[in-house]
Amino acid sequence: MPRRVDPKVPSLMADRGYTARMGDEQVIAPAKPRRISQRGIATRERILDAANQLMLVRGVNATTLDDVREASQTSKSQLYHHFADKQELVRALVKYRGALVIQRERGRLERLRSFSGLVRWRNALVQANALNNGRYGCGLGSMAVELSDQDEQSRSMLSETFDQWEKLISDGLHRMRDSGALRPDADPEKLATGLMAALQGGYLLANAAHDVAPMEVALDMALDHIKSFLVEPPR
Amino acid sequence: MPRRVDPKVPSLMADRGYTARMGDEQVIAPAKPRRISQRGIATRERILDAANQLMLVRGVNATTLDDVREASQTSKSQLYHHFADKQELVRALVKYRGALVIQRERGRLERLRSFSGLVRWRNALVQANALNNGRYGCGLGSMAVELSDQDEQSRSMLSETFDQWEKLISDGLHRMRDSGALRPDADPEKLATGLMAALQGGYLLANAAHDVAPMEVALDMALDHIKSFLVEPPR
DNA sequence: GCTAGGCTGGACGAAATGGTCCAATAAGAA
DNA sequence: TTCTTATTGGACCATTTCGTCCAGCCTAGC
Repeated sequence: MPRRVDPKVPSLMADRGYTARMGDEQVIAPAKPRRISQRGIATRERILDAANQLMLVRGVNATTLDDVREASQTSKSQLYHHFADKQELVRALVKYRGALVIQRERGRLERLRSFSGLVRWRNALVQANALNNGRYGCGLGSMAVELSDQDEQSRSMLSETFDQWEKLISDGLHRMRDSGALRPDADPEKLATGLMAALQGGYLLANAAHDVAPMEVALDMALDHIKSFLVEPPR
Repeated sequence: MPRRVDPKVPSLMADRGYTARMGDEQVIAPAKPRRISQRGIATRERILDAANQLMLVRGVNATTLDDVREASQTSKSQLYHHFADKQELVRALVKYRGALVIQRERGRLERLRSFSGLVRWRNALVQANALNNGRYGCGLGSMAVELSDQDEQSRSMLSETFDQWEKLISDGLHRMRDSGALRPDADPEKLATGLMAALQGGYLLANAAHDVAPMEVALDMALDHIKSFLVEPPR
């Protein structure tokens, strides 16, 4: 029963999971050119999307494949047709979320050139989190906590994603420094890491408190810290 | 077979888990005065201790009762004699870890009166985390991420524990402000929240990177921020 | 020492969960 | 159209995992 196959376009589905296994032999020779259909892609996306939502609120380990199957309106065979096992589904989700976040953050940060831009960025994050009263936290952060000591491959992907995210920030700070807005002794990389830590810690505390407030305080601290490197401190 | 019952003293075992169930009737009238033996207390502690270690590295949901049973050298009946079910064990662990952390942090923070004291505090945390190359993160933070959207009771206990922890910090900052070390416009509560967020975010990033560095950067940012409120900025 | 009741070993049960299989259908290429 | 292969439904299986039970052993208090 081909349920509502709405063929989403390019999307983030390009990746078909031909990832090389851990200790691999055929890293060079790729898998055979498996044919692929629009319907298959749509199904895969439905599965990933369901897993994404469920695992955000329940956590990865507390979400069962049956939960995912039901929420995505698919069958067991589809799950296992598109993903080797649960671990591979989780890894695909790590990649998926990473791509979503980086895409979103690129849009917000690629033109960052001023402190006020940073404030707008902060406001967007706070506002989004406020809608949930602080619940759920960061999709990447929560996976990092749950998976870092459980699956090395997921951990390293997450770590790289955090690096990319921080780079989007530090690139902006570099632009600010180059334009003379930031003092020459400002260290964009460290500032970006500090800001990311404040963000993640803010998410965590906000989630525990079910209240955005701690996240605001944390981000404001980090922004104040950056502000202290501005050439002309905006009173 | 009474295995090595080493009767630890006062410890944190006083609590015997008479917690009232969720929608409770007998909140007022406590449970009947159950007798209790040293051996029982020791067993309970062994179980909690094993759960503590296992769940720190594997996470709560990825740790099974059989794992705990085996690691604690107990039997099924003992687990269920001392804890109603897994959820109660987890809640007891939340309380247990909370008490451990607060106890430890009280020792470190109750005499905090200067910025250099804060630096020593930072160094102790960094050093401990460096021993694991950033792995595992904070026992409270990881539980907060995993449990906040899964068990309301655990979430609120964790939130309260974070508050206590922050209060230990803010009390120290208050002392610094009262003694004139900190400027009058410094807000100890907000500074403490920011510091806690930096710490938790630092743990998280360090765990993902398997490297303490991000935690150091994050804590240094928070300390710099506090430093900016010192009356006599130490160069 | 005696006894009530805490405490323990470990077999057992039932449901949840990850995973397999195969027959049947849809889709793309020739 | 026809043939090959991707895709799907869903029954089925094995294991894991939480939880129960009970007979018998200790311990505290009298």
